[in-house]
Amino acid sequence: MNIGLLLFIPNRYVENRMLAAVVNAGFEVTQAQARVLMRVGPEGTRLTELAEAAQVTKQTAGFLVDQLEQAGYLERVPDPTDGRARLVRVTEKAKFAVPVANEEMARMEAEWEQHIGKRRMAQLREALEMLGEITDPYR
Amino acid sequence: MNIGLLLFIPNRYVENRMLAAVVNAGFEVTQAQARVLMRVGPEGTRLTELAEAAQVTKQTAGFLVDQLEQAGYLERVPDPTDGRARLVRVTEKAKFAVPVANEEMARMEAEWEQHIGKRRMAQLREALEMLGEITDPYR
DNA sequence: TTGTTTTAGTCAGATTCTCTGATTAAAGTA
DNA sequence: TACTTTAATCAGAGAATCTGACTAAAACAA
Repeated sequence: MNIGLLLFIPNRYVENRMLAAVVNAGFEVTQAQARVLMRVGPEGTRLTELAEAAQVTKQTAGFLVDQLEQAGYLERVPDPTDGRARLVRVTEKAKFAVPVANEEMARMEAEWEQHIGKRRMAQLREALEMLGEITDPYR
Repeated sequence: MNIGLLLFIPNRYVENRMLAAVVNAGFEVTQAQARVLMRVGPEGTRLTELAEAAQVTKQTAGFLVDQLEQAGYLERVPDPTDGRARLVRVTEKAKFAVPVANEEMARMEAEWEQHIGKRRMAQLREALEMLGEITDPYR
């Protein structure tokens, strides 16, 4: 089985479960919105950065941020260091979603560790982190 | 860094490079089409199976197969074992795309092995295969 | 300083992808 | 045979994404 597919399966699984957890906690977001939302940093992030991190065009990122802003999960504030830019920030309302997502992720990791063992889990993480060095276009 | 993101990054990288390789070889397919196309087995595959493997609804799979059929990359033939079903098969035209994709994947694997080492690569594969047991909804 | 180029973001419009719900026909089952 | 499930499609809608053109601020070069 090719490694692309091997990566795809658990990745899809994680996305599904994290989204389900967040939605279940009462946050009405879609998968695409969630992908943007989870990349907003604690101090706010520029739209362009969000677009790059989520691998979509600025227009798409803007479209999703618009929706999240309307839903009250994000807000745009001027970037004090650059008159052209604006910082996208998570609102109080959405802050509660972050721990929900993190807890679900932690739960999955625990389940995985249970299944494959602590050692393999550490190896997996190490290998993936190193792969990130050559496969992450934005670092 | 959470393991979801760690899985996401190389997965996206693989998808991008495989698609680029195939497109570069003259096959005009989109990412979504490619995801379906790569899951068609050598003896043909039912639409329902394709949908499950690619994690989309039957309608979506059908829509993409329609396009691939129109482009001459896939064909539908009756399933001799089930009057309701039809087998989706890769045409001669598209058969040439398969090795292109496989070679690119092999190239990536070699690059990765180069970067993280043979041992870690084997560990990565082992861990992912085991994770598939609990994260693949269709097995 | 002025003119040029780059960067951040938006607007407009179109295309692509994906879904829900309903339907048809064949297969399996009681 | 009658009922239920399964494979696939039709119809329609919604979500996500793109390309191209544009504005304004910043960075840079002469």
